[in-house]
Amino acid sequence: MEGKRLLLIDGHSILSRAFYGIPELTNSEGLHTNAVYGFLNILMKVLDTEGADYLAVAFDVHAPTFRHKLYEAYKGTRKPMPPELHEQVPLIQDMLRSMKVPILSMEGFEADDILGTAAALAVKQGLEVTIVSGDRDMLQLAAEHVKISIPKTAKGQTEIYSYYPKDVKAEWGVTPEEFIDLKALMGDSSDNIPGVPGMGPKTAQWIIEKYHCIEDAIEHALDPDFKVPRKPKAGQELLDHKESAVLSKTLARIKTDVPIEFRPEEAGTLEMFNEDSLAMVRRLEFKSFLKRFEESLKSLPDSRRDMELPEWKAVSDAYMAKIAFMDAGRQGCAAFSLCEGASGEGASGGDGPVLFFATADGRLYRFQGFDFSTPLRELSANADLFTLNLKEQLYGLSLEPDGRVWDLALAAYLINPLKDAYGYESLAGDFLKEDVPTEKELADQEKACAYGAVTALRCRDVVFAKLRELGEWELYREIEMPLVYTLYDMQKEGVLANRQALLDFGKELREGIERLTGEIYRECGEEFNINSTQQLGHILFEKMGLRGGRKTKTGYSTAADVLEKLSGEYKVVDDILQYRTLSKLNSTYAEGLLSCISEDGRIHGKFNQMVTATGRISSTDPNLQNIPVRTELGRRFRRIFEAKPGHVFLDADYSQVELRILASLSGDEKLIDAYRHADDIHAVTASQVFHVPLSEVTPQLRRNAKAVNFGIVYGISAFGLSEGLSISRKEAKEYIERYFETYPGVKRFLDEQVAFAREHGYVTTIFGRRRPVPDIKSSNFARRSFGERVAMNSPIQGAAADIMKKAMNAVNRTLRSGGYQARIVLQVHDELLVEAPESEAKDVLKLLVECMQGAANMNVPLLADAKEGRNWEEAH
DNA sequence: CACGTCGCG
DNA sequence: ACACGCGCGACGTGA
Repeated sequence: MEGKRLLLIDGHSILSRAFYGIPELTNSEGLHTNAVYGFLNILMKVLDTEGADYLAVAFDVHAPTFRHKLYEAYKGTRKPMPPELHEQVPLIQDMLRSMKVPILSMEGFEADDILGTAAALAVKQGLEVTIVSGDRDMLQLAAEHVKISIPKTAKGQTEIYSYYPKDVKAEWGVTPEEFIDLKALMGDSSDNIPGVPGMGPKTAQWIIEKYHCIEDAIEHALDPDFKVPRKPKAGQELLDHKESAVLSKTLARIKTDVPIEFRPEEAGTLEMFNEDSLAMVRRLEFKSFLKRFEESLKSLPDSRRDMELPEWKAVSDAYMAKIAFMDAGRQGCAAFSLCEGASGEGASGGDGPVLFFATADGRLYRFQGFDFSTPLRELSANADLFTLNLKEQLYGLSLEPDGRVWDLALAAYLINPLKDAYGYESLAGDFLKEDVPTEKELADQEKACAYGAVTALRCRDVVFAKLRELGEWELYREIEMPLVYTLYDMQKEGVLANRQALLDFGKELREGIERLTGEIYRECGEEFNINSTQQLGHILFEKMGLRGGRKTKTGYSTAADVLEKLSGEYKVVDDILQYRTLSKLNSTYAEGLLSCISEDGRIHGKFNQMVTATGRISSTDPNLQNIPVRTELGRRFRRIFEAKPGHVFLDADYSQVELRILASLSGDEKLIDAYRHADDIHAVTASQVFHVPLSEVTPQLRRNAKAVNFGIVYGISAFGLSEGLSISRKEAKEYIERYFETYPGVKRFLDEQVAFAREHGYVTTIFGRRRPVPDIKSSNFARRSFGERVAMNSPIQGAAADIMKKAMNAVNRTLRSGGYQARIVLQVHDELLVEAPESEAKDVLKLLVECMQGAANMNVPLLADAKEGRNWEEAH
């Protein structure tokens, strides 16, 4: 301990200083946090500037009043602590407790005395002490091994002034011991120290500098040379109040013998950064500390433990398993994990599917060889069942949306949608701060699965607490959890694809590709790989000398927009563009889709719920959300998707949801009005923005207005719009300005989103979905601009996703509970494709539109159009 | 595995 | 003077 440094903090004093030094600050719970923030700021600053091995904070037990010593104006008065400050006392104490910093306080003793005592104890053990206080009275404690640090905040910058005895002498002309006498003479009504009337700082200082203590001063009060400048009666006054003066000295002396227990060795600073304190910083929303806490936490060598995987008990008959299920029922919760591929062949030694089941009392079971699905479903009516990636497990377990089953990976996605994985490794690390071997390291599906069950069980509370804290509980329970079953139903249902038509189309495309390949080789005078942008760029721009600037890291850009500028001038360019089109269609769609058709003739793509930053669903294996539609040729792929015999497709899509959401959220009256009356919003926008009558809006004007509308939703920039419309930046800027003049509410709304993101680091949708926007604070212009566009776009795109998800749940629920055979087969962001028996078509079409339009209540009508057809193209 | 390109909303 | 439209996934190339 010898030579190490102990930091002692005067809790209330620093908290009040911080309160008055930092402007009002609240978190999203509405708690005032400025004093806590300032306190931490000062603490961190002191730790940074001098470092400390040990740390403790002293508080008065009762702090009913606040001593306004900080400002002369309040001097000597006692005012009740403002409620905004009062509510922060428990907050900072919680924060300190979470940081494992001892809080020293004792009934009947003031924080001053506790600090004095702790300092004395520490010095005796050979420690160096720093006392941080906003109170000058502390200066009497300055000593060889005791430094007094007083922070002063000016213009937002906190400067710390430090005093050893010599510094006290330099500033006050007295020793720390004499500082007591000084105070005794002056008195301090806020501390109930009477002092001597008429003694101000100057007089008191003069007396103490000359006589060093009150007792000697009294003795010499009548001496001829007791002549305080301009205070002829000072000596007499002192004599008249000598009892008071002596009493004051007793009162002014800070005690160093309070019976507190303080063991500096238990006040180490190493544990300050931990899971709890990080959670506190998150809750208080101290963005600037977040990084520091996170990084310090990460860098701590022993802050992460390895997760212990309990021995599991293998159970192979339903009767034995019943005990585990009953235990779980009594305990009210359990977690499960179905071994991947267990329902298929080959996995788990071929003895049927395996389920790991973890109970709240720490037991882990391995079920195999009997029907565990049924008892699990029964249990889900009476107990909360936790798991990760429920959708994948539904293939082997018959769970229903009305059961109490919770997917914690899905919850983790809502908590932070920017992560790239939500497996047990990620959850154990993020929420339990525990290390687990990765699935790869294990090379053992069963063990990985066991970790999944254990992780789900152990992190349930912290994940749910976080979800509630972030205000995403409703979103999770009402929309996302039910959607798991909806998406599972869609995946299982799949969509019928015409294999033969796909083969034929592919052949046709390949013939075109061959023809174009020959043409291109001939035009270029050599054979090369047209698919290679490098080779293509070399040939076009170097060998043939076409105009074209450098654009990419690896060489010339050969992107379509670059080539299109040369189109018409060079036949080879048009051939290349055509080649690209056919080649894309062939490899991605003709061949790509073909390889995805299952035995049943249907494509069972995946709809992923935990991928996008905004809340949209994504589609993979194959991606069914990017099937061509914009060109005639591409559209032929939509004919590949057919309704099965006796059925039809019903296709419904929202009409400009995002723009309608923008109108509703922004509350812009003119835009809302436009939607209430108009059917062609782009034309109306053109008319209003460009000040021409609706009847005179040209297709060109409408096109421009449409681009501006899109731009607004994406987070407008003059550059982006000018690119999109091939107009100058200046013109684009004018368009935007006119748009904002026309719809000022829209501008206000977008500005608000950016401001919110800047303050809080995230944005939300109306349904509470969160999108962190870390880039908004970047010092890099491009990143920051990106962050700003994200802040504008995400609440809109995210709300559209929320609404569609609600609609999907409603459609799926209605179809099933209504006994319909119709099923949702595809979702393409604002579009739903339903396959229905011909007999149900009429009803389902109606129900589809009703569910979609009724998914949200907005200030503008939510419109969905629906059509019927035998294939996707026809229905769309 | 990163990049460029291009399909969709 | 500079950066740039928002959100995805699949494919082919080339290191």
